[in-house]
Amino acid sequence: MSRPTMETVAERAGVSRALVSLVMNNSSKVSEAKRQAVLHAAEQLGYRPNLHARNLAQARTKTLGMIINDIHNPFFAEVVYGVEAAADDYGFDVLILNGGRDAERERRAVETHLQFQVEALILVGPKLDDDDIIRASAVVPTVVVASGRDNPGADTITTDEERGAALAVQHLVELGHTDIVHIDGAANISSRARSRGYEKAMRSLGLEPRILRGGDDEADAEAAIVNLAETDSMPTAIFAFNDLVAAGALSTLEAAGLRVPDDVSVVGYDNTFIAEVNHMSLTTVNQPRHQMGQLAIRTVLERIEDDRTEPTRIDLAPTLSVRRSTAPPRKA
Amino acid sequence: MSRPTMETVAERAGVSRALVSLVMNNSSKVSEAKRQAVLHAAEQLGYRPNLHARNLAQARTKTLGMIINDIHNPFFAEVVYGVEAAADDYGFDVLILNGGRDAERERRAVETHLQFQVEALILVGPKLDDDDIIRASAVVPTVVVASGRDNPGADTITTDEERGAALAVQHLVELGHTDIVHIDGAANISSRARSRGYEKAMRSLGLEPRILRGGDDEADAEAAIVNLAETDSMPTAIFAFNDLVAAGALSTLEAAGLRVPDDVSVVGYDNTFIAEVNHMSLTTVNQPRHQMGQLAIRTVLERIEDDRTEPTRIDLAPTLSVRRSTAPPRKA
DNA sequence: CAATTGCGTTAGAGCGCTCTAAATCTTACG
DNA sequence: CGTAAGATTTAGAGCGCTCTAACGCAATTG
Repeated sequence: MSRPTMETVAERAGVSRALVSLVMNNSSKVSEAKRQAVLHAAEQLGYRPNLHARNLAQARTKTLGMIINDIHNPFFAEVVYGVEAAADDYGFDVLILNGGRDAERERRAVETHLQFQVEALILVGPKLDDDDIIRASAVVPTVVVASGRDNPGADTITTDEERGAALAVQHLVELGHTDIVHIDGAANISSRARSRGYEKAMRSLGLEPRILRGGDDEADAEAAIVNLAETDSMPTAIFAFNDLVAAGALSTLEAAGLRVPDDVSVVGYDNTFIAEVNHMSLTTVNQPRHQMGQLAIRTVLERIEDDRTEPTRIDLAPTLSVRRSTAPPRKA
Repeated sequence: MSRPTMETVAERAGVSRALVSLVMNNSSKVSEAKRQAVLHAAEQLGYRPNLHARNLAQARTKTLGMIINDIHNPFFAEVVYGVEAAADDYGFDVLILNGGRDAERERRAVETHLQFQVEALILVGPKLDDDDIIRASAVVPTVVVASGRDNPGADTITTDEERGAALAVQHLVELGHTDIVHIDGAANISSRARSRGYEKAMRSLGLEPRILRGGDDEADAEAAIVNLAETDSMPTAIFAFNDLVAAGALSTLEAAGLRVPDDVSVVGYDNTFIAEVNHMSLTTVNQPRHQMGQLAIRTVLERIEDDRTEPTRIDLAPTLSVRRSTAPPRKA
């Protein structure tokens, strides 16, 4: 009743177990006759190699472990596709574990991956702190994708978020805006870089930055905007920490009787799914997610091959996706 | 340089390998002194059990394989959380593989999972055809989540989609609508059931059904609605195949100068992320995704324990999430 | 024709762990 | 004090596979 093993196949095909192994790894030094016999026997028995046995016998597993901050977030999904495409090219399997927006869960996921003897760890937008990452990368090559900070010991693939924020400001200024408010991401890990980018860009254009404390969801945006409305100093444009905050801005502005983009322009960040939806049509800063995923794999695998030791950091250039939430300011 | 094994730990702690094994599986029949000694040695060495070796030595792997149709789709993410929560309770690990909206990739994913000796397969919204599913479930208990059809050989967890459609119609009728158009899902697997539900509900309320060919994205909705606008027979309410089609309806209606919900009410299906966004605020049919995930695990694990053989089918009741895209029709 | 070469094949050890059965050590009791 | 019962600990086989070294055999060579 239990599954057939190599032994079973060997017997059936009238050859030795070692020969079956050679066939399964399609070695070139097997006669065509025996190869067919083995393949046929395997087929008949419904034989399937046992990966655990193989991984135990071999030094390597040809398996990569990926942990995604939150499987809900479509931003990460695109990275996953990039990772998978590249891993495929190199003949690696990718095991995915969901971090669930929780450092403790991520820590357990790292542990599980390590127990599975993955050859490298890909952390997408991790919640883990530096120590965790250092500890992990001491065991296995680790690459961190889409996390603003520097990750000691690990390779890092990010985009230049200061630059992304600058792109947003630049776009608004080119449209003619001068009164541009930024709703920041509060404690979010990327908040600092984006705010800084906004602030620098504004200053360098001779404009006065105005930063409001926001957060990373719609409710946070609402609070900030209600505040603006009440103090009667509504700007002509808002640059939000991310798309969700921008979405919150959209509905709150509308509720306040203001039209987007006629009265106020809104720019988001991340180019997530919601920005694309026609009814939202958010102008937003785009990160080359697919490419980030690909680069993550290349970087970390190259690290395995060449056993390089010093971590690399790759900063990609963000771009701006212009949609219908931005327009020139209304002539006063 | 290679990782420490049980042997290493045993040596360090001055005990036998078997004892270390007992400690690792926290067996009760180990003296406290030795347990501490082993734990301490393991800690010092940074020992981590090798799951492949364990899985090979044991009959079982305590691992489940899940394949997600498309990791982009937040609809599935919620199912994943349900699955993980339940699997956790039973002490199973869940390995996730991305189907990537492609039957061939899914087939490879099934193969990978089987080679990893997973104890059960959870297919979330699979693209696979009946034969694939039959083949898989012949090897390992399989449960299919969120796929309308019947899956021979496998357990099935779905919602009653006819009922879901009926809920939408009922809601609109209660608001006072009588002219309700349905934009269907064309070839999508769930399209039939939803259309049928719509049609039956309309008929049973003495209303004339009107079904337009749609699809599963925004562009499909646009085509359908442009058509309605041109033939000058705009209904007072639209029930769309899914949220994305509803989103397309929203923007197309708006572009045509119609307001939602004042001129036209819109209902979606699936209660995805976009329906929730304030600026969309779609009334939509909700499927208890988290619960579906949980039930999937329970069902399939129970199947392992009791080695039940006949497949089960569980049909959960959908609910309606009422938001701001529906309202009573304008008084004519 | 014996010796050499090379291809195809195989025996057998070993990967790190679990598990059964047996060995050893304690403890308790007559 | 001897011994049976119970509590701990350990030896050793085995999980399914890969890999090295060696083997058998036919073809080649001097």
